[in-house]
Amino acid sequence: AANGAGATVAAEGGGGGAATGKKSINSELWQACAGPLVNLPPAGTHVIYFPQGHSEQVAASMKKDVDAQIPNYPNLLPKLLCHLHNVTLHVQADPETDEVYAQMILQPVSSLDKDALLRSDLSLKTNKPQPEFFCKTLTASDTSTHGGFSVPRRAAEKIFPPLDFSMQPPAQEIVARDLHDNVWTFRHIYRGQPKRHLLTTGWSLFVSGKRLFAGDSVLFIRDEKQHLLLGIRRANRQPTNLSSSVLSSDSMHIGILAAAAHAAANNSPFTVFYNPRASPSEFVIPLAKYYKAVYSNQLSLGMRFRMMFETEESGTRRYMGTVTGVSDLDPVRWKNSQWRNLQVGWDESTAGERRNRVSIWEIEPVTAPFFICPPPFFRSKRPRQPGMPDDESSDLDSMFKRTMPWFGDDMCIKDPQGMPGLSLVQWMNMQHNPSLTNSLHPNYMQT
Amino acid sequence: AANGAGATVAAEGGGGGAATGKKSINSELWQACAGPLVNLPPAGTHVIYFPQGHSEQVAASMKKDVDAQIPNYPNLLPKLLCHLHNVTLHVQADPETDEVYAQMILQPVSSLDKDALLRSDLSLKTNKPQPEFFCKTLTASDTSTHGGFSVPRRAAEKIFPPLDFSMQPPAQEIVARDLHDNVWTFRHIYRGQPKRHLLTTGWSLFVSGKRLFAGDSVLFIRDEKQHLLLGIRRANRQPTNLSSSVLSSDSMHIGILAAAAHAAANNSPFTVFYNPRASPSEFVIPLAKYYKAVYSNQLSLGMRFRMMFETEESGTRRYMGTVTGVSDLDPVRWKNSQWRNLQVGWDESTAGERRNRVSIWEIEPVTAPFFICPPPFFRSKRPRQPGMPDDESSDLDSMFKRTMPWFGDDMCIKDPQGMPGLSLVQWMNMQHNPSLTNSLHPNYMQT
DNA sequence: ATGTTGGCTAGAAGCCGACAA
DNA sequence: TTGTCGGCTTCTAGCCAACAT
Repeated sequence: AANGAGATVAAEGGGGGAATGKKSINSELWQACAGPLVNLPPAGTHVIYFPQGHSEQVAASMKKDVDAQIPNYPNLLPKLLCHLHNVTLHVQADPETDEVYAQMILQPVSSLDKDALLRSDLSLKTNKPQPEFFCKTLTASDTSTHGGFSVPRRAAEKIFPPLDFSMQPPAQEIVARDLHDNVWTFRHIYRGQPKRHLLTTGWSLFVSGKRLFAGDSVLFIRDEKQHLLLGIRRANRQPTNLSSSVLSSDSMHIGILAAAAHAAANNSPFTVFYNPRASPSEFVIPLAKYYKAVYSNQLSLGMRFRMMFETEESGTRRYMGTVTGVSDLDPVRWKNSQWRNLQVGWDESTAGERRNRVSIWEIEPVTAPFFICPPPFFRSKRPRQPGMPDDESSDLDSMFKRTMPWFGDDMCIKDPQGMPGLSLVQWMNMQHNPSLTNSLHPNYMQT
Repeated sequence: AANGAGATVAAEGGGGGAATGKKSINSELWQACAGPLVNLPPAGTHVIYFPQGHSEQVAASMKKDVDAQIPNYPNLLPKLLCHLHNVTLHVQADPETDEVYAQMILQPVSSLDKDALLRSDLSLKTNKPQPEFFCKTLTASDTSTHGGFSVPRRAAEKIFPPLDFSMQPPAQEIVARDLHDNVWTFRHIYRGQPKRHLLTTGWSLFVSGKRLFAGDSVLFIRDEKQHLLLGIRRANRQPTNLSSSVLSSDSMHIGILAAAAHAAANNSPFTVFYNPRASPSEFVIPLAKYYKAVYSNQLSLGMRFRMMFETEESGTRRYMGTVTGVSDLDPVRWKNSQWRNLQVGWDESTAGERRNRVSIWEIEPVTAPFFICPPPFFRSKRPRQPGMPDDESSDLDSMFKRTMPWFGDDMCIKDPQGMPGLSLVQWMNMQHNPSLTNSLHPNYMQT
């Protein structure tokens, strides 16, 4: 299989994140529908792929736990270092769901170059300008056939074109496109006592066309050309996912594992789908994000941390928690996986629905001792021979192992020859000195 | 893994075919929705499973051809002899499709006993009494909001309760259940000039609830308790199958192959779904049907045959054709598979949409030389040793190979010890002497 | 025998401000 | 500020026979 060097897909330095598919999905609208926490790694960068997390997504979308019937894939590591060839954004054609998802083409790689890390690191820093948008959860009145849609005042003033208040009552036509590029038109009127913004004519067509119910959300955004876009986010109803009639749940899980194992064995590309609203967690993690978390967060029982969650109105807020344990989620099948290996408790009593297991890259330590354990990124090592002392194990390595004994040697970098490691100095410079980062930037963008 | 001997699921001698699932799907209604050609093997019998055909079903339901990226599974034979543990009938919960499908639990077996064949053979003979039913393709008027449903005269008289013609106009309430056990009520009236049967009140709820369009079909059947059941059969629209957002097509195909390979290696059970309306062909074939076709049909180029097809109105008719070639559909990945290895031409010029490749068990030879090549069912053979002559190869075997050289030795019976073959006499008796068959019947039903 | 159409009517969809939280 | 409701209007859904094929 081809060794992926010189892929044609370049990293998008700071743009919308991912390339768009044939149908040219609007990436801002896709992102808005996916939610504020979703952050796709850009094409051209390196990522860590967790088959275990992928499996969990399938289990969640089928409302069925992973069964014991799945064979072990002893040659499939719990995490794969991959080059992310391509990312395309999609939306279900079925109006029943209108669910957003992303297709990623991953290729396992056995070696890393310095640029890969830098590129991945830079991709984390892109703080894309959030387009103007609002999101409202629909009420019973909004979805009933009795009337229209009550637009929150601030939302109407921020997003919709200004009304001509000389009219009595002030009204205009609103035109917006959805992810399928369908055009929806609404009558926007400002009336009533007290005055309020309403969408009337056209609204019910949208509600019935998208099959919206009270509790679902609708969102409007205004793109840079002042065009209006609208999307929907359904409430967490039961996973209506009916794919069960095509493939058995067992075959699906086997398919995921076998596809990854085959790709890893041949360094050949494979395709995964990521469903941001259905998946419990992201399972394709930017390389730099992973490394920073694993090598920088000093982990200990009782450690305090914060973690981001999505709010009702599509905002974000942080909850505080404490690490209560570190253990493999599945010690039999996925030994030494870091996938959700932290057991945690939450400060607030309303935390019932929050997960009690998270992965280390999902959390932010509260007292961030960022450089306590410097990252030995590329420990150049030869294949260990049993009984032979590893003459290249460094002080960093041993310190690392004392600190995080649960992190094994099973990282998926198989072929370190000719890959000079980043020095600690370089790493720290990269973190502290944006100018250096920037000066490195043009180098790899040109290659 | 357990060796499946003594499965608890008994063969249903002649009944509705398959056991029903938890939701207790009505098997007559399921069968009517599936179509007249679908004939599920009963649980407890033995079958031949074709992974290649299974793969084709997935490709058809995703409207995507099998890709070249799928790895070879050199240890997976193109056909697996399996014990069919269980068959359950299902229907998509999603009202968007209401598609029927069957779940089968298969367990590869490496040996056969005599009863297995007898049981499978008997299951072929069950000519279930077709319940009274009618099926109509909906017209534009039937599905418009402007009116009701025009019931064909013969259908109304055959299926619906008789009207009281003393009323002016004669009318009654029709109550029918669908596969989800939902109750639908319609006003049935006989009026107009000229008089005709119509379903009025309640009909539009059904059309919009099932999202029916002109071209889709609706069918009514009356079960033995005189209850009315109704089902739908959608026109062959584009496969709206949206499972693509869960698993990539590649992963699905790999999942099928890996699941089958794993099950075959361990003689462990695995689950497949069969979608009668979406699948191009059945890929789980009753053992006896397979054997009869393979060992009894003398195959030659230019051979004339007939084959059953479904008509517009859910009937069957036969088309005539000629065998124009015999070759592997996929010589690389599925060598010596008998899956659709016959290239055929059709007599009628309207045959454009009929498949140009079929499998031998799908056709009936026109001049049936039924016993030209008697079936050497269980050639007891030891594992061949290279260079050693096979001292047990029979005359039947060599004749068989001369007749059908394309049929290799790769049949999936691995472990023939202690399996005395059925003699030719036994086989012929079984075919010609129903009383013997019946006298054998109680024997294995008790075991 | 049955698909489509125009006419008619009953009832739902949908616009409005009142009112309340 | 915004969710729900009663009042009123508009329009579509839906029943009918005529007519066509």
